[in-house]
Amino acid sequence: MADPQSFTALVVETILRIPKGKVASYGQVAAIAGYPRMARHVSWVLNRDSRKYNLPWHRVVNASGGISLKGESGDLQRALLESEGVEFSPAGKVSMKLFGWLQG
DNA sequence: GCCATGGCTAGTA
DNA sequence: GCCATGGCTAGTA
Repeated sequence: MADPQSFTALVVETILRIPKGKVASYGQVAAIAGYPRMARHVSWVLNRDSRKYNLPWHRVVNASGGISLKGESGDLQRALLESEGVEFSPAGKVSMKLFGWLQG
């Protein structure tokens, strides 16, 4: 990564643009920010800067539409998404087709 | 299920 | 080595 500051700023900006009731994957956020293949690093920006920038951190899920967080944080993420109208399949996944920011 | 990614950060939103 | 991921490739004729 050439510029960590720029990476963080662009990822933060991208996450802030995810509309309420929609989700995006880590990889999509990274790609939109201009850093393809940096999906894993999006998660770090998320947990480090969510409070600072009041990020809608719960709107970022994995590429399969599943919640990657384990335990109570994962339960909270699902609850926050459901409160915005996002629906989960019996397998616990969000349809990226229906709720994905970029498809839809 | 397995392996490539990419930077080095470790909290619980 | 680790990881809140991603893609199904992994070869260099």
